[in-house]
Amino acid sequence: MPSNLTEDQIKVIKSGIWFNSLDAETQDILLIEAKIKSIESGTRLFARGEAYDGLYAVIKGSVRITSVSPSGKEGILAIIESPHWFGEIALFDGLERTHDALAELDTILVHIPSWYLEKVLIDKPKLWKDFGRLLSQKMRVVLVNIEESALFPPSSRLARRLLIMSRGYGEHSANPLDICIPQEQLGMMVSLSRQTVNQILRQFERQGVVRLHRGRIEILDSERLQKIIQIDEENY
Amino acid sequence: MPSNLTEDQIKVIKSGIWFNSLDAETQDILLIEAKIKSIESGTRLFARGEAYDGLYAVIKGSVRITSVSPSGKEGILAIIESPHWFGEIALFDGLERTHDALAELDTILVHIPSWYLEKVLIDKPKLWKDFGRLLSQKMRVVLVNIEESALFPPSSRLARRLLIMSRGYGEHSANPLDICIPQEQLGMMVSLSRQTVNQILRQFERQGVVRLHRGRIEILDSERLQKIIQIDEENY
DNA sequence: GCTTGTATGTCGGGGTGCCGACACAGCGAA
DNA sequence: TTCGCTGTGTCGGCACCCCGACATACAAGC
Repeated sequence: MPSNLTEDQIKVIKSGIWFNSLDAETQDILLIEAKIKSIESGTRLFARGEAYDGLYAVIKGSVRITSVSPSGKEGILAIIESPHWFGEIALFDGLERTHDALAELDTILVHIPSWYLEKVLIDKPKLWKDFGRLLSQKMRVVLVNIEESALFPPSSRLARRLLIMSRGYGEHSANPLDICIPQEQLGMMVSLSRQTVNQILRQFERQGVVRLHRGRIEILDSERLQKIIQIDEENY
Repeated sequence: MPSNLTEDQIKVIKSGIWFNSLDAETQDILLIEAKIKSIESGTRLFARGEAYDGLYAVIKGSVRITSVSPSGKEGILAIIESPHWFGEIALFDGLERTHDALAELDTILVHIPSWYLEKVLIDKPKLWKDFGRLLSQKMRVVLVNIEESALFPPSSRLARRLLIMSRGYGEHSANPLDICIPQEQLGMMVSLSRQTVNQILRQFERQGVVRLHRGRIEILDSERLQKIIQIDEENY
C-alpha cells in the first residue's frame, strides 16, 4: 500500500464509520495521494471564501469550524475530531469554502487534494454516492441544529449539545463522559453568552447530572440529563 | 418522449437551473417514470420519520417544509416553489424524512419514485454527482441560515429573508417584488413572534423600502433594504 | 515562591423579544 | 347585509438573556 501515512494513522482513518464503509480497494486508492498536514494550535487551515482544495480528515487534535460576523461575533458550527472528515461541501459544486477552519490544538490532518479526487471519481463514479452519504450525514446534523435553536429553550439546547459531544458525534464506541471545552465555546455553539451557559450548567450540577471543572465538563448521569431535556421542551 | 407530464409541465421542470444542467438524455430518462401528484391546500405530503419514497419537484403551488416541537411550536425551514426539487437528503442514505412537507396552496408535484431512481443510478452512477450538487446547494442555503440566526439581529434576519424570497431563491428571472405570505409565517422562518415581525416591518415601511398589505409584502427598494441590513449588522 | 494568563462563579442593570389582549380591517360565505 | 375567519396594528407587562464588572481559582513559566 503506497502511502505517506504511518500504520497508526491509517488505522485511525479506518476507524471512522464512513471511511470503513468503503470497499478496501477504494480505501487504498483514496489514500495513495493523501498527505499528512500538521498544524499548530490556533493556525487557520482555510478561511471562508477560499478556493476548494480537497478533503480533510482529523487524525489527532481537533478543528473548529467557525464563522465571524462583520461586527466580530464568532459562531462555532462544529468541532471536528478524530476520525472525521470535513470540507466535502465544495466537492460537488467546486465553490468556495463556507467557513473558517481553525486548529484547536496541535493537530494532524490527512489531506486528499482535489485534483486527485477528481481523477479517482472519473474512474469510480459510484464513489460520488459515498461522498454524498458523507454530505447527507452532515446535512442531517445541521438540520437538527437548526431545529433545536429555533424550537427549544436555551437549557435544552445546551443539554442536547452536551449529550452529542459526550457521544463523540456517534463514532467513538467508548463513552468518554468528559467534554473538554471551555464554557465560552459551548456558548458560541448554542448562541448563548458565557454567563448564561455557566448559570445553566451550575443548575445541572446542582441536580447532580454533571460536574464542572476547569475547561472540562464531566457527565455523571446522561439518562437523567435526557429526562431534564424532555421536561424542559414540553413546558416551553 | 414517453411521459405522464404535459408539455407545459415539462417546460416548467426544465426551467429549473438544476434540472436544466443535466444532459438532455438524462432529463428524459428521469421523467419516464415521473408521476404527477396533485394535492389540496393544507394536505400533508409526508411527515418526519416516514420512509423515503423518492424525489419531488413543485410544478405549481408551494410546499412548506416544517418541523414541530413537542410543545407544539412550529418552525418553517423553507418554502419550496415552482421549479424546485426537494426530498433529496434521504436519497443518499435511505433514512427517514427529516421534516414534514405540507401543501401551502393547491399544489401540483412531480414525483420520481425511489425504486426508479435507484435503477437509473445503477446505469448512470455519474448522476450521483448531480444529485450531490443539488444537496450541496441546499446545504449552503441551510448554513447561511444557521449563521444568520446565530450572528445577526432580528431586523437583519428578517430583511435578509425578504430579499431571498423576493429573488425567488435565485431561479425566477423576473423580480416579483411581491412576497405573498402572512407575517406570522415569516416569523416562523426567522424565529420571531408575529408581533415583533410586524414591528420591524412597519419600521421598514416608515423608511419607505416596503409596503405592507394583507398577506403580502411589497418590496419597494431592495437596494436600500440591503444597506439597512449592513448598517444593522455592523452595530450589533 | 511569584507572576501572568485564562477559565470560572456571581451580581446588578438594561434592553428587548415574547405573550396576552384587544380593536380593526379585508374577504368569503350564508 | 351580516356573520365569521383570518390577518394586521398596537399596547403594557414580564421574563430572560446579554453585558459589564469584579472576585476567585487553576495552570504554566520564570
